[in-house]
Amino acid sequence: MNKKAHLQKQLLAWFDAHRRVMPWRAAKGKTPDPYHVWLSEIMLQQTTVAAVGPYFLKFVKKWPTVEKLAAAGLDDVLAAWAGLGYYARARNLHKCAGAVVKEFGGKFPDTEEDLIKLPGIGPYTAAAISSIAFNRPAVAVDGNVERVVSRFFAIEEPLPQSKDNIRAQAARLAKDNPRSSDFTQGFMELGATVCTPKKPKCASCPWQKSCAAHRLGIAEDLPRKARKKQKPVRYGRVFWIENKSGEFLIEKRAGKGLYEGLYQLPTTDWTNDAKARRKNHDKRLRFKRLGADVRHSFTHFDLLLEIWTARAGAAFKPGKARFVSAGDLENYALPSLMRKVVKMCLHSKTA
DNA sequence: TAAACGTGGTT
DNA sequence: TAACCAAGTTT
Repeated sequence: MNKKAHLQKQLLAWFDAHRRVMPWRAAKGKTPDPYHVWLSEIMLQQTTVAAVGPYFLKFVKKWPTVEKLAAAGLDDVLAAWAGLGYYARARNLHKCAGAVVKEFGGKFPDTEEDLIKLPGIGPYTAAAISSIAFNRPAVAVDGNVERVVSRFFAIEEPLPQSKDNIRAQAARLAKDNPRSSDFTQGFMELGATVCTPKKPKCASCPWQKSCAAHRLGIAEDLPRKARKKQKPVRYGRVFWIENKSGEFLIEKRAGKGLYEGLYQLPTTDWTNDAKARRKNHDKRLRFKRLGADVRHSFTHFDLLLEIWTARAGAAFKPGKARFVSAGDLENYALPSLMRKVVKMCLHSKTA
């Protein structure tokens, strides 16, 4: 047996023995449901397995098939997604479900070429679905595989410059393998559980003897990456406006991009100048500043919001906004930042 | 090519 | 605590 076939055999044997149970993963020897594979792959983009678990279960219970999901309203999909982050994924998920029903009769295509044309499916996800759900020979290169390959070949060139090389090497390792689905999952699982970013468990690795970085003693130093730039801070105010029934005001967020299509408590713009936008939501209301501010960290900036509260009398006209109770929130796509504000305001009342 | 795009856990 | 990280995609 040649070297590559031997490595494949080692990884597959390791995966057979150590594969984790996940809600979207078919039992050993069973055929996976492409709808489950697709849904989980979208949710898992830049998101941990632990965070995805409950969301995946909620989605398949609410929408057991791609047809049901396509027939749902976008607001309901966003509400169910709330808290998972990267909400473009949810908007594209809904769009993609519609396309699969309309263009493919509700059956997911099985080739990378067809999959990558669908909304929210890029090079990684197209390969992952083709391989995992259909056992086709596609090579899915995610962060785990990048790390494993960087170490296995001791690639010193930093990411993302080394990406093309990593892709080519990963493809070489995966070539001519009848168990594409298991190999793809095993490749990633190895990175997730053994070849970890810090303190890799090289003693437990099926590829230890062939790993160049391990031989050189530099496994933990790879892959090399440029340092992240420091994030700017943005400032603003968020408003808790409560009526006599203890309900509070929420509104649909305007504009594109961040939190597009989601709900929020009324807020000023968020700017780089702490002194700008020192303006309250409604001149007719008397606002008091809450004792604590909200801090929230995004990928590309940190946010610091003052919380200002007011009581709305019977004459107050909410306009497009609406009063809701805390118990209603599961029906609204309120992001974690805003849920944090709600929690702080409710807590301050009982304190 | 680089920036936008969330969140929660770990070190 | 600040930095880093997690099954990336879109513009």
